[in-house]
Formats: sequence, C-alpha cells, structure tokens
Amino acid sequence: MEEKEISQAVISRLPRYFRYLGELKDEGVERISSQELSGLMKVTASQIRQDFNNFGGFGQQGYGYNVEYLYHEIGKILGLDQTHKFIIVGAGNLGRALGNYLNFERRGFIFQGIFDQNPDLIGQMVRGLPVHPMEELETFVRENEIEIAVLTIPKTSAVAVADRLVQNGIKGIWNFAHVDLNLPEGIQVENVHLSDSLMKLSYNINRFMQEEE
Amino acid sequence: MEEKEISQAVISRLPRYFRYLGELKDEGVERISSQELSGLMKVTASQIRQDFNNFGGFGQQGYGYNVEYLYHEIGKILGLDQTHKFIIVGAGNLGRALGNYLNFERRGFIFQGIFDQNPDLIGQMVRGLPVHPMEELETFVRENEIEIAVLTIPKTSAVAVADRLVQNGIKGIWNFAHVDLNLPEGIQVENVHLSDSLMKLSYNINRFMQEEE
DNA sequence: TAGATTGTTAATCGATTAACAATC
DNA sequence: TAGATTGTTAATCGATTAACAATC
Repeated sequence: MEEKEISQAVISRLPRYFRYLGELKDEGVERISSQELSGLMKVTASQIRQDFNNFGGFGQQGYGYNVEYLYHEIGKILGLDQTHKFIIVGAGNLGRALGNYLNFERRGFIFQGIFDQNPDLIGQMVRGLPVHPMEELETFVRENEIEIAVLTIPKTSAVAVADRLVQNGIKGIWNFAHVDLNLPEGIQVENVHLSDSLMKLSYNINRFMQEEE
Repeated sequence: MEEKEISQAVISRLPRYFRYLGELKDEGVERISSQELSGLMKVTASQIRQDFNNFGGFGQQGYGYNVEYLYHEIGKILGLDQTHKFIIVGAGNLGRALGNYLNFERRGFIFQGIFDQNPDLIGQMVRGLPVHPMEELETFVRENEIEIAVLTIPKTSAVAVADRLVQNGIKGIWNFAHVDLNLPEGIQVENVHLSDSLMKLSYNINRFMQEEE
C-alpha cells in the first residue's frame, strides 16, 4: 500500500495536541471543535483539521471531535499504547536526572538500565537500578531487547557508543551529546541539543533589546 | 532603519554552524567554502550562503569564508560575546543537573542562583550556591539583574512563577515545564519539552518498523 | 588574467491557510 | 430539516534550492 509520508512538522505538533487533549479529558470535556481547540492552542483551525486528517477522519461533521477518542488515537499514533524499553548511557548529572524522571514511565517508556565508564559510579543506584560498566552494554542491549538508548555522554565518545548500540539492535537514540550522529537508515535519532536551545534564547533576547533601542 | 525579520528557521540553524565552525577552528582550518561546509554538515551550499547573508556578507568571492572570523561573527549574532546571568527555579534532579553543567559557563551563561519551595532542599549546595527559598525570588532577580530564568518546576506552578519573574524584569525563560507560557510581548520563551521529544522518537521508531513489515 | 566562489535574484518546493462542498 | 463543522481541494505564503552575474 502506498502511504504518503507525513512531514516531521506535523509529527512535532502531535505531542502538543496530545497534551491539550489530555487536559481537556481530565477536565471532563467531551467534545471539541477545531475552532475551539484553535482558540486554546493558538494555531489555526485549518491546521488542526489538516494535521488530524493525515491520519484519517477522527471527527464528525456538525459535531467536532470526541476528546477521549481523539486523545487515544493520537496516543496510538505516537506509539504510546505500547511500552518502550530504554537504557541511559552516561550516569552523570543529566543521565541520573532523566533516570529519575517518573513521567516517562507513565507514557510507557520503561527505564531498564544505566551505564557509565567511570569505575567510581559503577554499582551506584539510580532509581533502583545499579550503574553498569560499559563492558556490559552490548550483552545487556541484546538480551533485554532494548529499543531506545538515551545518550548523556560527552561528544567525544558518543559516536563510538552509538555505533555499538546500533550493532546490537537499538532502534532509536535520544541524543543529548552535542554531536551529530550519522547512523544507518532506519535507526531513528532525536537530538536534544540543550546548548543550542540556550543560544537561540540568547539570540532572541538580544534581538528584542536591540529593537527596543 | 527598516530591518527584515529573520526567520526562526534560520536562527535554529545558527548554533549548529557555530559548532561546526568551532571544531574547524580547533582543527586549525583557516578557510572554508560553502560547498565544503555543505559536505560536512549535509545541508545545501545554497542554504548556507543564504543563511549567512541574512546578517551581511561574511565571505569573499573566490576565497570562501574565513573560519575564525565567521565563527566569531556567528557567536556575536547569538549574543555569545556578552554574559548572561541566569537562575534556576526548581532544584529537583533536572534543575540540579543543569546547574552543574559547566559548558554553559563557557558560552557566557553565568549561574547565579537556584530556588526551590521544598524546605528540605533550602541551603543545600548546587555548584557552590545554596538553594534559596521561593520567597527570595523577586528580590534576588531584581537586585542581581538576572536576565534568564530556567524553569525546572512542575507545570502546576510554572505559569505563576513565570509571571513573578516577568514582574521583576526577567528577559527570557528557558522553560522545561510541560506547559505553554503565554507571556507579554518582548519576553522570550524557549521551550524544552523533553517528553514531546521522546514521543516524536517513539513515533519515528514505530513508523519505520511498520514500513519494514 | 583565469578560476573560484560569493551574494543575490529567480524558480521550485512544501507547508500553511482559506474556502467550501459534503455530511452528520 | 437547518445549523454546525468536518474533510478536502485550491490559494497563498514562506522557505529552500538553483542559477548566475558580480567580484575577489
């Protein structure tokens, strides 16, 4: 079957829809029109309808969208009806913080292990799991069928570690290392470059202050 | 003077240029053409030239771009030639991890203080600074002329805290809380919605596995 | 000077918005 | 049925790419 590729611009908006719908659901709202949602989310009603229709007709003419139904459908599109096992590579401040973050679990992302090359950290506990030495990485990923690896290691080692992960069947990498990973077709990479984000903020602050002068 | 607004798409690419140019500089590369950079960064040479020309002519026909010069110019555009004082609101795992992250300092972002409403955390040290109670927030921001606040608090309190910050002269908010902040014109917000990013990764993994079938 | 490569204009592509017929 | 609102096509807008004249 020929499926049209859905643009990443659309995908990037889905989690935000999911969040708003979840909140509406929790408030007990049963149905919502694209126009009402438009007002809430500050995007055009037209875009909302276009976005949803990439995945099929979730609405009903004259009625709008059923909040609970739409919420679950978007969740399914995002893969949140399944569980995803992940490990963290790099038990520094950020790695440990992410390991301790409980909300991921709520969405089906299961924290399975954490690794570091620093001998002082081996055996320390993070969210009930001991820090493993890097030597165990390959076996662990294979035997536990880990789907996602979170990379919170310095950029100097990130590329090599990513390759080892790919060799052992990882499906996606959530990359916090400040380097571009060039991985084979089919391995998904989602970059979180924190310093890039901070620089963008810095630019926008500066720009506005110059405009003011 | 009439200045054309530069699109956020362009701004988002600047930190990546900055990173590549910094690496080239460290390798001792003196000059580079848009075509060479294109090969390295996997974007079109045309886009590179268009992007740079938003800010004026940094290159020279027949020669290319001087790496060191271009690196510094982009740094200036991003405001990295100035210092930016920031505080962190929320001394949980993520807040403390960001406080301990040294690389921000290298780019001129100066960690000035950290706040939390949990009495057990008050006085604990993060990167040599004590956790302040939330009551001190307003005075601290005003007296120390804090430019940026990093929000690593739950979404339930984020909106109210953001308002207090804005009241006291904050210029930009780096928002890790999973909520949209609607702040007055001129206050810059940069969102880092980690769970959104993770959901996007989940979608892309799923999509690829379905294509394979 | 000839060759290389920018800066910039023009063409293309893709994403967003508007419009409206279909239909609940 | 009449009114509301979707799903979808068409129009617009903006961003990316191509082309090439300017010039180092």
